[in-house]
Amino acid sequence: MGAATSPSVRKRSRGTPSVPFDDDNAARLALANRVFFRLHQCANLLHKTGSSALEEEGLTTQQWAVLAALSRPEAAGGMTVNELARYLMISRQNLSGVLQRMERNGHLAGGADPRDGRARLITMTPPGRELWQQRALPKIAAYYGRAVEGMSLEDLTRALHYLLTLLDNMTALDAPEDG
Amino acid sequence: MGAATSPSVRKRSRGTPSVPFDDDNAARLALANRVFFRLHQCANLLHKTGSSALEEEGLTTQQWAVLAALSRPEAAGGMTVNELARYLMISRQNLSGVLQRMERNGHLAGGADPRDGRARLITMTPPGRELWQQRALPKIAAYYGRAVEGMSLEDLTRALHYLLTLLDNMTALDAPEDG
DNA sequence: CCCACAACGTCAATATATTGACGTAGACTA
DNA sequence: TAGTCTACGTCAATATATTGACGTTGTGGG
Repeated sequence: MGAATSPSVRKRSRGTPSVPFDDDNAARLALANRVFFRLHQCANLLHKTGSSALEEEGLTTQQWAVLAALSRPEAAGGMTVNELARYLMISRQNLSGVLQRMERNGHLAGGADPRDGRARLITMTPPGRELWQQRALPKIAAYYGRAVEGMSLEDLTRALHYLLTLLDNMTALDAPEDG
Repeated sequence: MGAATSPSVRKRSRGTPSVPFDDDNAARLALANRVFFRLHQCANLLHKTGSSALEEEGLTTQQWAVLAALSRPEAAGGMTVNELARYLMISRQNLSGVLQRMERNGHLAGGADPRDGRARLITMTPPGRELWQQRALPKIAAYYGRAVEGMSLEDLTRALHYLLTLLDNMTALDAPEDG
């Protein structure tokens, strides 16, 4: 990532006037390079400023994502580690550590799943729910408000669409051996 | 992050017909929530698939960002740790570890800066430059090509613009105590 | 009923990321 | 020249992130 200069990729689409394709391809690669460079910086800065915004609550952006997931009506009965990991698109192994820290802090509790002895049902504790609703959510709203300043609803919609496109493409890249 | 439901933010812009502002604000927050959720997933997947694409070379996306930075003509004489950290927008402490691993692998070398005894000048070793130009760059081009499939030049330009806007906003959030 | 097989969660190793602390080195004041 | 102040790089502690390995549990074919 970062400032990769485009390598000398020589491809010729048959019948095309020869020059436009290469120019277009080079421009696409240069732009892709800049997009991914900034994407990476954005994610780092999001984590940094987001965690800083909830510093008093001791919540990182990952932990707030977990609380957000568990606060949904669909998750009223709790979620298993695997369900949470799939929902958040992180590995079970990573989530396992995050959950341990949040249980240690008293925000979460994990009980046995009555329907599956292998699974653990993760739920918010009353203090965790209180923290989320009373203290975290207002700060998150303020944070989001400042973070998307200057962007219209249409801008946000388009940005979301682009991110979903990139996610789709990279998901395909992630599992090439079964296609 | 993730699926935060909008908290009951009640603000009234004076003189306005009362409803439009709240609706608009709620929609913005909901969209911002989804954008940041996907942004985070994108960054994770970028790191995962990018590092996987350069697995044979033993390069992670962060290491390829370092090589990309050092391969620029402007960095012909090498870069100090601090210059690299500012360019990549990561902390010196983090970069220090990355550079140690890359020196251990023989991709980089760090010498004393003749103009400043405190600084270390980081440069690519000949094997590092060889690896970057001959093996990494073609794979990166292929990776970028697949990652931005279905996006036009205009799409990419707009996506880049949105990321820069978010970066600006979050940079402002990062240093609120001196404004 | 038992045995292979897959799924669930965790442990271990490694690579990023952050902030805080600290020793070394240059710069500026007295 | 000495003293302060800042900048540079690294060490330490902690939180994410990944893959690989492994014990436990549920599910299937015999």
